[in-house]
Amino acid sequence: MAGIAEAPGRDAPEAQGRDAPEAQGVASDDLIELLFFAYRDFVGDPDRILAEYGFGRAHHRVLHFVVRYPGLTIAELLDILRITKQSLNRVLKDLIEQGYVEQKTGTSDRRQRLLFCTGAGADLAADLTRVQTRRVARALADRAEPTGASAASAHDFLLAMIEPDERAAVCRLMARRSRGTA
Amino acid sequence: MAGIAEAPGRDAPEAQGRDAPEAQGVASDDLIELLFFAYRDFVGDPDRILAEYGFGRAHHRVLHFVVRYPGLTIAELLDILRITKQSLNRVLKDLIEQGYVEQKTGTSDRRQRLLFCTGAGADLAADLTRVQTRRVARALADRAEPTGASAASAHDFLLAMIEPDERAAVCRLMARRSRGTA
DNA sequence: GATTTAAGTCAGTGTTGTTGACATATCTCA
DNA sequence: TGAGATATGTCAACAACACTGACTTAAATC
Repeated sequence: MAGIAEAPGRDAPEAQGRDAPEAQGVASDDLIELLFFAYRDFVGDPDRILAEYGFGRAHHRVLHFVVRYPGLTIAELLDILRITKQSLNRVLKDLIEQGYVEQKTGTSDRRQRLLFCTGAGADLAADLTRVQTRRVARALADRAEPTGASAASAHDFLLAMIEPDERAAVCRLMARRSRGTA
Repeated sequence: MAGIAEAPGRDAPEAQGRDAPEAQGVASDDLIELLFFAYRDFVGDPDRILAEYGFGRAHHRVLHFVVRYPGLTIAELLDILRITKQSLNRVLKDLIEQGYVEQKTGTSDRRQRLLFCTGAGADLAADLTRVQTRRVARALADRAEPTGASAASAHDFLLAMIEPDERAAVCRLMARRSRGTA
């Protein structure tokens, strides 16, 4: 039973004969739905912590990217989050005023405001990351394959789900973490 | 290069020596972020179609589940979406008034309102599903493994990401599609 | 010095979520 | 049959988070 009770479809492919859009065991249809449920629970974890601070998901997203990519500019953050300047400013102002994020004037270009987390910001971000990491790690461990293979597989799938034109930008961003802050 | 330009981490595991929280090639950290990007683009597709109808994501979610699980009750839908009755009623009212969804009084329990899509609702839902299915199918095809294996792998990962207590309910729901409407 | 760019700000609006209270119809069970 | 539980619908008020469009300031570029 694939490790999980009542796993549908793949364990009983003959049962979907009615109007199955695909001849495979797992239809893309089902993945759409599972992605909804997975994301629903995935964002649910940090929500509880955020509520204690009077913050919402928008604050979380900003904090997440600032702590992971110190020195991020406003323009970069806008491009990542795909929201308007107005929406970003609203939550960013909260985070700055309450001492979780700080801005420094850019050195090479003094028009830029480089974003950094304070100690408190890093602590909060770590709390939030912890619960999400726990869920992901457990999901990987719950599988039959070795955890490394599961992770690689999930990585490739999620990356491939990103708009092709955007993948390079995402990879470039994520590559920053292996190198310096530049 | 794993089929995708500039894939980070796994192809250069030695580069993450700094403060790597895990010794593996792909960190749970990165999956958190990829899930954000993947979901961002995943919901972006239908948004463009929905805008033409004056609908939003909330309408999409309702339509999706009603077309997939005809005869769904209000209580079931509330449990799936995890929103309040008020939030659901607002969008459901739009969909009913504009002829995309209809209600029928339950037969065994006349208090229940069973939800069904009209022809127009099914057509719209099909349009929305099409763009999302395309993205998922492409993501699966972009991988090195056979598509069936990729799909099974993605299925297991997403299912495992769901809150353990909820998995049985999700599986029970999804199993309806293989059987009758009951 | 003119133009462009990065960022900040204002006013107004829309969607989607929340709470809490209350009404109605129907079912269940004693 | 009557009491209570359940399924749904509805009201008013509110909050989070997104949008648009216009405008300002400071700094870079040419």
